[in-house]
Amino acid sequence: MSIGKTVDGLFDKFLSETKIFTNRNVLRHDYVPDNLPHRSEQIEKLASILAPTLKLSKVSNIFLYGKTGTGKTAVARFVLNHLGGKAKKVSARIQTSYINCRLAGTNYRILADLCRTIGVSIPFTGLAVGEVLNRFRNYLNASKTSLIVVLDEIDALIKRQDDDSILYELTRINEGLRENWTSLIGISNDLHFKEFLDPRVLSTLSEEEVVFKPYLADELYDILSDRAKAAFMKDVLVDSALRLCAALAAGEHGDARRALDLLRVAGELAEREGVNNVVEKHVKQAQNKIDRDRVSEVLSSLPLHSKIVLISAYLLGTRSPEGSITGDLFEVYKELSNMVPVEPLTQRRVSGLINELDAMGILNARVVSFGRYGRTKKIRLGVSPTAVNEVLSEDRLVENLFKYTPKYLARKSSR
DNA sequence: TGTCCACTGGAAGGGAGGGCTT
DNA sequence: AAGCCCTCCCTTCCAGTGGACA
Repeated sequence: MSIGKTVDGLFDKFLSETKIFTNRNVLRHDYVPDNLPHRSEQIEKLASILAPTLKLSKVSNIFLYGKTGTGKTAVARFVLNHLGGKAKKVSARIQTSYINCRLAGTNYRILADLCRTIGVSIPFTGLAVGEVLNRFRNYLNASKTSLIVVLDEIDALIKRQDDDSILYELTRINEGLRENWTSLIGISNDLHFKEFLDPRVLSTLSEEEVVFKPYLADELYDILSDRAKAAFMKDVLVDSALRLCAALAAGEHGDARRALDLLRVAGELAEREGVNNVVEKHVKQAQNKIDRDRVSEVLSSLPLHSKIVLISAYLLGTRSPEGSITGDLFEVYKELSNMVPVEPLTQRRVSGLINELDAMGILNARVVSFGRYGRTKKIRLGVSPTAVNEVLSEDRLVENLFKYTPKYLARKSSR
């Protein structure tokens, strides 16, 4: 009985303590508010480009670019939501799809996701890309629906080693359609990505361009106060805390996403502390917490072999803070793999994993030449060793590796 | 100036896991 | 069920490389 009572009361504390938020979802970055301050120019431009769709005319492909957290995705979703509503009223056959290319991963998955958003079911593997493309085209032809596709983080498509043929195919898909059409909205935060595009794709994709400049501190303040009104109880949020959020995010290239995260986490910290106000102290704590959480999320979701590579770099780093080289790291990695135990990958593959971890910022790898002593990569941890230890020690498969002293290291130091 | 080291990184191919067609 | 084709992840192979050293 008493257990039942305890369990029953488990969440009461939480429920009784929501003195801070009225609706914390408003502070999530996938939330599209009714009003997007300081983006009316971009909204109007995008809307004016897309407006002819309501009269079933094909519209230009559009390219939106600007740094992270400058409102590209929010503006695109905002305009498409309104367009969708209007299309229903005037009975225009228009569908919209939103795909995040980086999250989707491969060309195949992007196409498969695209098909799923319009209601065509595609297995997660087994089909040729060409076959998926055919089904996509057939559906569009049969349904006579026109489609506006948002390809967010489109640069992820180009940076991978595989080619950009999927973009080429999408830009040409209208050639196979009879009564309807498809328009693309590409979104990128990498201004240089266009240099890597196939010129044929580039000319079709960027028929229209909308640029998103970083928000200034004052603009961030306006955005935050708008959202804060909807998210927090009255008089909970101290104005100086709000200003600090805006100032910190403005320091990081005017990133509204960062500002919203700071505000939300600051609120949550205040809530857990059981106080009735969100003050500057909470914002500063939130800043540290967000950085820590980001690192631990990335580390804990790494594949097993990447974790072992990382622990190898960690162990080598405790001996020589100036960094290790590929050959040493690979020797340690092989020993650790046998401890786990898993079959070690080849040096070529490990070298690739090192590059991947470098791209994620978890390792710092730099190609160096030691003259007649060869050419290799100098590798250091890109995150704090404490974080690596803390996060990966929670993984049962690899936790013991931290206590292990690789024989290779002992041999090396005795030399 | 040529040699040589310890790799790097591109290319090709293998095989596991899967779907489609017959 | 068999044969074929696909993606994804990996291995194998190997030409290429920067720069210290003889």
